[in-house]
Amino acid sequence: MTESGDIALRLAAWWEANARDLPWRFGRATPWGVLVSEVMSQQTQMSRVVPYWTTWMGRWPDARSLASAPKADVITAWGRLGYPRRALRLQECARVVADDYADELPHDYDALVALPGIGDYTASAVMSFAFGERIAVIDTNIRRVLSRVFLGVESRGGAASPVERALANRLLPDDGFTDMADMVVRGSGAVEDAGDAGDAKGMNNKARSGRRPRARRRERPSVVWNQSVMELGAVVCTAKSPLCEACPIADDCAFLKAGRPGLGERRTRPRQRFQGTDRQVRGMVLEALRALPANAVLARNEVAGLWKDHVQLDACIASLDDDGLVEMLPDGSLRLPR
DNA sequence: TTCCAGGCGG
DNA sequence: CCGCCCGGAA
Repeated sequence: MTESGDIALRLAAWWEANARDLPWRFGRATPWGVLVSEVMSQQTQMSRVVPYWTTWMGRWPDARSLASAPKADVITAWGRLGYPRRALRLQECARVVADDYADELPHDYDALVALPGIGDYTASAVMSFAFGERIAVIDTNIRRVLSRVFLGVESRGGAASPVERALANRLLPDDGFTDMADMVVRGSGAVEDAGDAGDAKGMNNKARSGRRPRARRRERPSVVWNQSVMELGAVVCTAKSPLCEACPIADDCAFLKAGRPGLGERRTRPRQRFQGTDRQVRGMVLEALRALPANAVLARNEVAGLWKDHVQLDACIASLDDDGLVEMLPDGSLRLPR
């Protein structure tokens, strides 16, 4: 047992009772579905992702189907999730998986992190959450929680420091000998029954009609650790106003013991402004294109009416074209790419 | 305003 | 390492 053993047990119990009932959790999604959920969740709240993910997976359940979809459909289906380049990268990722890996997501960190749109976090998350492998997952939530609980300070902005990575790796629980996670048969009814764990209810799932299924995959300790620390950071140990009264490990938290020094300081990576930026203009252009009927084009004069500053507007259209998100026709009209 | 299950190009 | 990429919600 590692130094985090006692904390891990309490977090696991908290996780069982409080985990949000997201549709890609608890063995209900394929590895590809888990990857899609992670890409959609990059810099986007999970609550907003859920309806998009459900529709998306119903339409393109595997990499091969997404790979063969028209780009315009992919961009439109991405809707208002934001950062639409993620949609194109996800489709490129799907092409590689379909073509180079026979439509089966590689069970290998190095192969995953080499895929388009997949960085260290997403590759680690897929290895842990989809494949059940023991690997440290490092995202903004886990960095904040581990830094607070074990170091007593706020996590810094920017990339994860070597100290934070070492901490995450050191704390990651051992998995022991169990092979229970391999007993799951995804997509069928032949799943290991986790018994008493099956009736835990989600916190914010009032809107969801489906209950968590009784049949559950029994996760390895490292996977539960990753999931529970991340969930704690998302729901309890939040950046601005952590709910320490509701925290299952408040008694062990160095940050709380120290009087929560620097809480509310801008420790995370400073965010860009939005009003008036190219991101806003690009968003408006794409929104106008998504609203068109299929295969329709946006006439030049309608494009010009989208934004006063035509210098900025033209630059944004050019950058959207560079990104492959729009196509410019010779007459100056715009459309989504095929 | 700030934050959010980041990734990528310069 | 730094700046950019979207949009909604607290």
